[in-house]
Amino acid sequence: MEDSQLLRGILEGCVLAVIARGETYGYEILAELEKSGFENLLEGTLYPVLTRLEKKGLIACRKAKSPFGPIRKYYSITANGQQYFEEFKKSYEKINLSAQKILNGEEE
Amino acid sequence: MEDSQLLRGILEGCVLAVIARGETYGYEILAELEKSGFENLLEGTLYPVLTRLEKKGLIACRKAKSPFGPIRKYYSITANGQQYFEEFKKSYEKINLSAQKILNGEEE
DNA sequence: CACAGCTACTTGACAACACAAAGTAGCTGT
DNA sequence: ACAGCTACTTTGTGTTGTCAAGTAGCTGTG
Repeated sequence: MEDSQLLRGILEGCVLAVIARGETYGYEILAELEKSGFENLLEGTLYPVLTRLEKKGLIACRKAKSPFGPIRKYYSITANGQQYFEEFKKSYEKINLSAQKILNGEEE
Repeated sequence: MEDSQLLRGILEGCVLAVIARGETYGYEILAELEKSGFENLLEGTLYPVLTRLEKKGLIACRKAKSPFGPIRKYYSITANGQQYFEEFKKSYEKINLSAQKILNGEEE
């Protein structure tokens, strides 16, 4: 990405959001994110995020064959993940509000 | 901050935004940011940002005495800084749009 | 059957940057 | 002189995105 630093912290929540919509796997998540505007997202960026989310118990993994290539790892969100996701959204909205306020130069 | 990673990349732009409103110094920027909702922001976080911005030529520095304590370093935005700030706002808006879209589960 | 091209996940070195904690130093008031 | 405020500095640490390269299964073409 061009704005690698802006992505920080947002990415994890966004990946969780995609998985929350239904069981999916890495390559598909990548395509989903790109479709939503996250351009030039690399595989080397996404996969570690998935590993991290799984380690934290926010998503669960299941392996299954692909009709087109090697084995896929399907991820689904856990109850903990769902809860974490809701909290993440709140945090993001809050910080976004602050940022918006400052960037648009609102004085009180 | 509780959401240190979310702050990444945003902080630099926000600091620049505060300085863009008029010449100011570190301690005051800190207070300004807290007033806008960036809670628990530490000095050890802000000052390196200022050094970085100065090194990039986005802000200029001038030292002046304080009536209350040690010397202050007053910062003002440069032409380059102004331009960078406008670009930053665009980047932020773009990524924010993508994030918002995904977090709120909009399908196409 | 060799080989290109796609799908799909992995790994390791690297750099940016927020945090925590502690330090230095000037000024005011008791 | 000493506490408490203002104001900037420094150093070590951990998280996380980037880049680059690698492994491997499947399909279609010659």
